[in-house]
Amino acid sequence: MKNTPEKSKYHHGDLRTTLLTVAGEMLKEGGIEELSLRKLAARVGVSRTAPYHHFKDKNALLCGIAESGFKQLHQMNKSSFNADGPSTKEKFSSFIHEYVNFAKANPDLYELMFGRTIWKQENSTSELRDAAYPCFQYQVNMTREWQQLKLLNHSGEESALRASQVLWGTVHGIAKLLIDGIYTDVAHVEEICDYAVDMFLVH
Amino acid sequence: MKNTPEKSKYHHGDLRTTLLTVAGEMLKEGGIEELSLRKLAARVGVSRTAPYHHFKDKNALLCGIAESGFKQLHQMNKSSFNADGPSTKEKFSSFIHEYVNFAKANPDLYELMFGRTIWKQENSTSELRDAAYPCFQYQVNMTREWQQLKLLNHSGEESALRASQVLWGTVHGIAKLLIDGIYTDVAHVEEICDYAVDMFLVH
DNA sequence: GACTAAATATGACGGTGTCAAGATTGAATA
DNA sequence: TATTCAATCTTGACACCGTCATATTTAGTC
Repeated sequence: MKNTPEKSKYHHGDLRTTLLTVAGEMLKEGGIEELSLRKLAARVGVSRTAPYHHFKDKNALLCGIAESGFKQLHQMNKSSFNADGPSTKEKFSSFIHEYVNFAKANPDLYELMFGRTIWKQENSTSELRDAAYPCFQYQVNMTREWQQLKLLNHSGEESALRASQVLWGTVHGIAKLLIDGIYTDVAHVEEICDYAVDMFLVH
Repeated sequence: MKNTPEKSKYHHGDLRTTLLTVAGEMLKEGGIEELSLRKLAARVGVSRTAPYHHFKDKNALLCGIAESGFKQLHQMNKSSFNADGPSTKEKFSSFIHEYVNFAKANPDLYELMFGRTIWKQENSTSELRDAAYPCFQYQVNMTREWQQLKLLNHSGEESALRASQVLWGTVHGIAKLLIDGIYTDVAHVEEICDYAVDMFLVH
C-alpha cells in the first residue's frame, strides 16, 4: 500500500516525500552549499544512490523543493490580496513587505527558487514551471488591479506586464541584496520597503 | 624583474594577473560552474596548486575577479553621471539602462559580483570591499542629487540612502531576473527599463 | 659561488554527483 | 500458493573537485 506514510521495513515506502522534507530542513540549516545528495541520503538512512529512483538527478530534487516554495509564495500572495479588512493601498504595501519578508524568513529556499541553478540552461522541471508561472501571473494580475485603481505613479500608456516586472524586480532585488549579504542592515528592511511603497504610489 | 610582463622561463613571472585574466575569460565562456581551479591551472599551463601562491583559495581568486568588475561598474557610473551633454533626467534614465545592460553584457561576472558565494559568511576580501563600497556609495550620491532636484516621486521625508536602496534594488532585481533566466524575453529589456524610469520620475 | 626565499610541482585525502551492475522486496499473475 | 516481475535499494567504481603537506626548482642577494 503506497498510502501508508508510516515507515515500511526495507522499502522505505515514502522516500520521495521524505527526501523533499529532509532536504528542505538541511537547506534551512546549512544553506544550499551544505546540501549534498550523499549527506541527505545518509541522514534519511538510505544508500547514496537510492534518491536516484525518485529524482532524475540532484537538479530534479532541487526543482522539487523550489516547487513547493512557489506554491507557498503563491498562496501567501493570494490570501493577502483577497483579505477583507485592508484597503487596496494597504494591500499594495502588504505585498511589498510580505514578499521581502518571505525571502528574509526563508533565505536559502528563496535563493534556490530564483537561482540560476534551477532556471538556466533548461534545468527547470515542467512541474516546477507549472508551479512558478501561475505565481508570476498572479503578480501581474494584482498589478493590473492596482493600476486600474490609479494607485501607481506613471505617465504614458499603461502596461500591467511592464509595471509588474518593475515591481517584481524591486522586491526581488531588495530581497536578493539582503539575502546575499550586501544589504547588511537587516534591521532596516521594513523602512526600505516603506520607502519603496512611497516611491511607487501616486501622490 | 617583476615588471616585465613577458613570459619568463619557468617562473611564470606574471601568474597572478594571468590567472585573473584567464579566469575572467573562462567565466565569460562557460559560466561560474565551468570555472575550476584545476582547469584554470591547466589552461594557463601550470600545476594545480600553483595558484595557491597568489590566492589564498578559490574564493580569493573569485574576489579578485569581482573586484575588477566593481571598478568597471563604478567607472561606468561615474563617466555617465559626469557626462556633459544629457540633462539630469536623461542621466537618471541612462543609469537605469546602463546598469541593467552591464549585467546583461557580463552575466556571469555580475552574478559573481553580487552572489552569495563571495559575500556570505565573511568570504569577502578586504580588497573586494574596498572596490565595492565606493561603488555603492556613489550610487547614493547620485540619488541624492536626483532627489534634491525633485526628480523622484516621493512624499514625506526624503532619504538619499533609502531611495538609493530602492533604486538599486530595482535595477539589481531586473538584472537578476534577466540573467538567471526568469525573464525570458531579453529583447524587452529596454522597455522594462523605460517603464521603470517612468514609474520613478515625478509627474 | 653560496644561500635564502619565493615559486612551482607531485602526491594524497576527503568530498562530490552519477553511472553500471547486482541484490532485495512487494505485488500481481498463473 | 507458487512464480514472475518490476520497483526499489545497495555496492562498487569513475571522474571530477578544492586543498594540504611535502619536495623540487628557480631568481635574487650577500
